[in-house]
Amino acid sequence: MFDFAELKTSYKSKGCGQITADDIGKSVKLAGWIESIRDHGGVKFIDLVDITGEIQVIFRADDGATEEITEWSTVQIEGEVRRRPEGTENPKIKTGNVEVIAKSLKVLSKSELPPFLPTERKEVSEEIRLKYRYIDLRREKMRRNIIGRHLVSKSIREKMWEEGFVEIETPYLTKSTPEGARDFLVPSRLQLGKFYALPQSPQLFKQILQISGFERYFQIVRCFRDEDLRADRQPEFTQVDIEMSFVTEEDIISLTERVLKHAFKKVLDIEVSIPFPRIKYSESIRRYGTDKPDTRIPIEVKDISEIFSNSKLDFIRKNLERRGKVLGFSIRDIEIPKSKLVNLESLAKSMGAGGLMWFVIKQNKIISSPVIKHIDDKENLEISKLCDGNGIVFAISDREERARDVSAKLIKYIAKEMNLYRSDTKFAFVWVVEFPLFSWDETENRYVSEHHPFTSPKEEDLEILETNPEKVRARAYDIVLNGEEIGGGSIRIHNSELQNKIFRILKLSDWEVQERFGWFLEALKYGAPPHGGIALGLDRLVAIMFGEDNIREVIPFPKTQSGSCLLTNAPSDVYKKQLDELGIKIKEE
RNA sequence: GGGGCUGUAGUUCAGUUGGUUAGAACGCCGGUCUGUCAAGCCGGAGGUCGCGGGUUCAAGUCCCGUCAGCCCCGCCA
Repeated sequence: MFDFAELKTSYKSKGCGQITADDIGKSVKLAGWIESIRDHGGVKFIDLVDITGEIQVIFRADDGATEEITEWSTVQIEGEVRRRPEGTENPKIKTGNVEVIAKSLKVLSKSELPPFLPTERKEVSEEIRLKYRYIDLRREKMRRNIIGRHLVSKSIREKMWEEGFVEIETPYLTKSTPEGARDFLVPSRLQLGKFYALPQSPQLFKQILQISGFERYFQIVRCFRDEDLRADRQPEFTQVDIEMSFVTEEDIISLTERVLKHAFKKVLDIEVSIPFPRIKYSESIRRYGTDKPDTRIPIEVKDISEIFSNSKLDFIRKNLERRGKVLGFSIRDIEIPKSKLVNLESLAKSMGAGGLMWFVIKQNKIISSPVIKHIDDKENLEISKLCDGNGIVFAISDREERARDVSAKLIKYIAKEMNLYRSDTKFAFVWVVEFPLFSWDETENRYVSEHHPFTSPKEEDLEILETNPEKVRARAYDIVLNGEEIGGGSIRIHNSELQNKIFRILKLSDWEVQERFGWFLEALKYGAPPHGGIALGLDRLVAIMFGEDNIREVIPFPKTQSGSCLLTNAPSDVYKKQLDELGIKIKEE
């Protein structure tokens, strides 16, 4: 996968995995880790590994290499390369046709017995892997993921450079922006009581760089959000951050497609076809129940309220009276054991739905369902039609939004569990476009930005901006891969009047706007080019490319769900002196 | 903040209805062995059953609390 340059140093003449038949008869100096020792009394076989691979080293009893060796010690070995005797080749390894006859061995650092072995055949618990991450990172899969990640970054950089983008760094110690996620705060020692914030993204800096005239900016950059963790969310994560001037959506979208195509070709040697399909936000919600559809799954959500319009089921009738919906989805020609269906029902409940109805259908008839007694012949027929008379239909009666949300999650879960993916695409990209600009926030009783407050509304919706804000569509786009959002961006507002108008709709006071964004609004007054950009989530992208469903697997030193680093034990207490210097006192509970 | 799952040897796990001295595999240690590569063969050591409390004649097992890890909701693009 990765061709290392010849790893020659003062300690070694080349890497262990770099020895080939060309070296037969030559003396080599090697240094690495002892992965395994097979002691046959008169002869010892040692697998010596370094980052380039492994090589078998032979020690004979009379060789005088008497120093005691243990597995995973680092050693330096000098010896001669020879072809393996016939019949003893090992086709499983790259260097399996050759071996090194050791002339000398020097232990560089003796290893104690590691808590687990990098060659362990069974998966070790993640807790232990994270505590001894240096051992874990010696495992082949982790090496592949980390080097794979390097290759993704490298291929993206190459393409961005080629496309005329300038790589520019932006500050990590910056200003808190309470809109959106919670900030990580950094206390200022020089100005007691004041705080920097770590950036949630370099959003305003990259826009400022457009006003500065750089026209094409990118950066592979760490971002920070102090929110709860998930399998696909870490408090610090990496974005491929891109911004361009004098562009429309089309420019950003096609650039992103070219970059992703290049990365998949270079790293996985996979041709992804561009342009990617696009779906409007409203259509995605309607058909898939989510704004990040997994188009590998051939299952769609349907509004089947009509079928139940005269239902004998009380909870459905009441729900429909409250203008709720019955949404369903069907899977044709499938059998799921009843116990599994019951599990799915409790899963649906844990996702917030009141319940889940399922109908097992054979030969155009429902043969099993928890509500079968309350289904009349007409309903039976209509429901059976949904899966062409054979399969399973699921239905949720609830508030429309919740029914969609839970349906979408169940579809995703079932598809994964039962491997219901289309076979023609391993990587299914889709653009989701025409997001709403605002959504109504019940708890704050005001509109909030769906993307962020610098997103430009669609020009044709400007006239309803103040009269009908929830109908306004944004010039925003998300890129979704296999049902995961791997990036999103927008065309930005490039004039201060419109920007101010948006802030007013968001019910930010003039004072607040001035205090937080005054500097930015000022910048917009001095010749801002039309501009826009995108940010790609590198961790998620790499995870999907390498088939990992957890981004911790592609991050060398990730945090646990409670935000701890099990390797270093961060976060931790600090000395009182440090707090005093910052003017901070910890509240006693 | 909430729901679910998990925690037993270095590691991965088993442990019956609460009942004798808590088991297995791999790893480790000692021995043996000149062609192995998941080496083989013989022998051996290794346990705060996450932690605290309770119920009981008796707790790995039941109850309460707590800590840690994972998945999810809320939160978060």
